[in-house]
Amino acid sequence: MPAVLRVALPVPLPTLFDYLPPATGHADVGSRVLVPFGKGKAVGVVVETGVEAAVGQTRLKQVLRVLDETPLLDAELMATLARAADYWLGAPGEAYANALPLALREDRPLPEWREEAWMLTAAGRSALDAGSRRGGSRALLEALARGPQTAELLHEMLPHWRDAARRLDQAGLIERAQTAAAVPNPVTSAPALSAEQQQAVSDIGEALGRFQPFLLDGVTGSGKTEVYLALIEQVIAQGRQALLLVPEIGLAPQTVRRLRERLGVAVQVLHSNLAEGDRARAWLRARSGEAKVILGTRSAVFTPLPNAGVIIVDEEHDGAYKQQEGFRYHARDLALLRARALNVPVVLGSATPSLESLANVQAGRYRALHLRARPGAIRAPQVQIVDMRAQRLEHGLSPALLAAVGDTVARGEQVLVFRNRRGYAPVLLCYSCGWHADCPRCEHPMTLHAGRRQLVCHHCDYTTRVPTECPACKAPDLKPQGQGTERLEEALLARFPDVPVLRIDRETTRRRDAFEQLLEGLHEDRPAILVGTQMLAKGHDLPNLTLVAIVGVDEGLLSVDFRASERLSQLVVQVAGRAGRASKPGRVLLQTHHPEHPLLRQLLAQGYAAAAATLLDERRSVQLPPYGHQVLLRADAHQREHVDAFLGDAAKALAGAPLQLSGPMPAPMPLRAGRHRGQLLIEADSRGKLHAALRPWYRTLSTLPSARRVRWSLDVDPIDLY
DNA sequence: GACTATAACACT
DNA sequence: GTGTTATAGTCC
Repeated sequence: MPAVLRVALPVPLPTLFDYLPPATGHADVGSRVLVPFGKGKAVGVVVETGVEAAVGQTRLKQVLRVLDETPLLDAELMATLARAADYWLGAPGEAYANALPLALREDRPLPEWREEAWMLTAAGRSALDAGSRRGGSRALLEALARGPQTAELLHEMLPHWRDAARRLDQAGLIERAQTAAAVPNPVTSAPALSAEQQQAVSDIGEALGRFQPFLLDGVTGSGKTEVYLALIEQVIAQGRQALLLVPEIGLAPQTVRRLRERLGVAVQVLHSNLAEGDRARAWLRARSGEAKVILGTRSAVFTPLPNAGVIIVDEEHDGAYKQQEGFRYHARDLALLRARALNVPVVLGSATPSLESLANVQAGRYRALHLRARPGAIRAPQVQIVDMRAQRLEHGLSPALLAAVGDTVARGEQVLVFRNRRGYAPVLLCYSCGWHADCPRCEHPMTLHAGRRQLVCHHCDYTTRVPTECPACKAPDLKPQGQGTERLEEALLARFPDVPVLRIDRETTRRRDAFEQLLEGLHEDRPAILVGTQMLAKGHDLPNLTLVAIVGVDEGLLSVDFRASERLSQLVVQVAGRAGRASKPGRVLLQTHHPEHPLLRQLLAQGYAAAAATLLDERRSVQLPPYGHQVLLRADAHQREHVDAFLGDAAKALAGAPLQLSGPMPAPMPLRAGRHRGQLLIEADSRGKLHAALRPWYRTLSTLPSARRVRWSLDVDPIDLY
């Protein structure tokens, strides 16, 4: 039997592929190779070398070319990716594909990742001393006399430096510099840390150099970021790298600015909105060790860290860390795997920690650090419930709420009205016959967007014109039911015509940087009303914001999803945290039809920690996550019979395993975008049991004939059951 | 997932 | 005849 290379290729199959070694060159584990695959070619990553072929010799093909003489992925990343594919029951090839920026998955030489910088040669220095050059050339020689400069800085100093650079380069007077010494110096100094912050920094600091997870539980405004900064400073001082993950890139620009100003080192930003070339360069800078601080979203958890010092996951409770398609990993959990392999501490920060992390603290797996004080604020905002029952509502807004808004803007302060629904109204109803507009592809009510004069399905983006009369009974009695952000904006504008009303949701922030621009339009010292969705729940310091009105979160109290109450609690606390950050006290109104609801009562009276503890007790008593473990098999197809057949086969293939099966059953949304959807939920009291049975099952599923007729996916630790 | 071979159906 | 679409199979 010939020794072969085992290669991971970017296909959604549970297998790796064996190849004969290349005619020339040598491929190591972690190197990329170009291989013949089917009718074409593909770039893969070598996972094993010198192994016995798993398929017959006649099927073996030879590696065409080795793309990396030295491995692109180091041993730690290779090992972590293998573990991740195993844990999330993903195709190994897809795990490796996720780890590499697209530009590095192509048959092309690595892009030049070193920052472009220029320096004087010895000849250049003598030329400068001799004063032999004039004009632009002389100016460039003088600029470089102070040491190497980056292209970026030269551009700022000498707008037309490129012409001079070409001449001087040809004359051998200047050359490309290997390292760019020019790094912005720190401009801001660290503020004095509170006792709590110091304690957190020193506790984590003591753990540098070994694996130790921390949960940094800090209320809004308590200064978690200062703790991160102090920690990163320590790590950089040791010559090591820090990886900071944030849930979404909207939060990144302000954080980058703060990091650069404080640390005086280059910060590499890594997220999926980046141009592919930039992404690849940032990744390569991290791999070289040159990048000391890497800030990024979910996929940045795959950044190579040859000198890792610490990994920080900010807002660790945020669902954006879970990838919801393809390789369904959770970046927070993957950060833990990596920290373990790299022997570094990992810090999970949140004002509203996930129940998973709180359970890990209870079990002694994580160490908890608390920040309870709000240095910048006088006191935590008061939260008050507004009972909506038996009230005359004005577009869904109660008199008490409108009065509070009026008082606040009259004082020259700002208001945030939070509503978790885009559009004008979630339903368009006929008052004559009861008909309402439904999406034909999802059988769900369509949302009225008044400004666009359209009905939009928020599940599949199907769009139609707004009918003028009822399609069923021809009566001209169509009325919008319920309120979205657009309608609230209209109502508030009508009620407070002299105050600027800003709507912030996906519709108004579609354009790049629109969010930032909208907020910049806010005058800090002027009254204003902000109306918006989730997007307003996090980040962004609004010092003159003193009233937060939460409208319509009742859906979260009644939902069948067992995580709805956790998410509701996190949302309420995060939104409430926007109020009164600076010298002015904040006030929060929560408008509800269920003022007696125990979750709301406890959340408001005792805070998030107490509410979370109660929710955890409930989860424990019914063995739901984090105490029980779940895997969800989803399938969808145009024909429902195909879904049923596949899920039936899948359930049969699992018969006899010591697991609890629910289903096959229709998904909570049984039809979406014209496709029928079903699912099979598998639960067990231990992860080991679950994985032991599901690992072989995953491979079986891909061989089922019925699997060909559906789209299917396995979701380990699903965060929603849709 | 990308690609291809094959079958089944509808048309000028 | 020759298009179209659904389905099955392969990928080392």
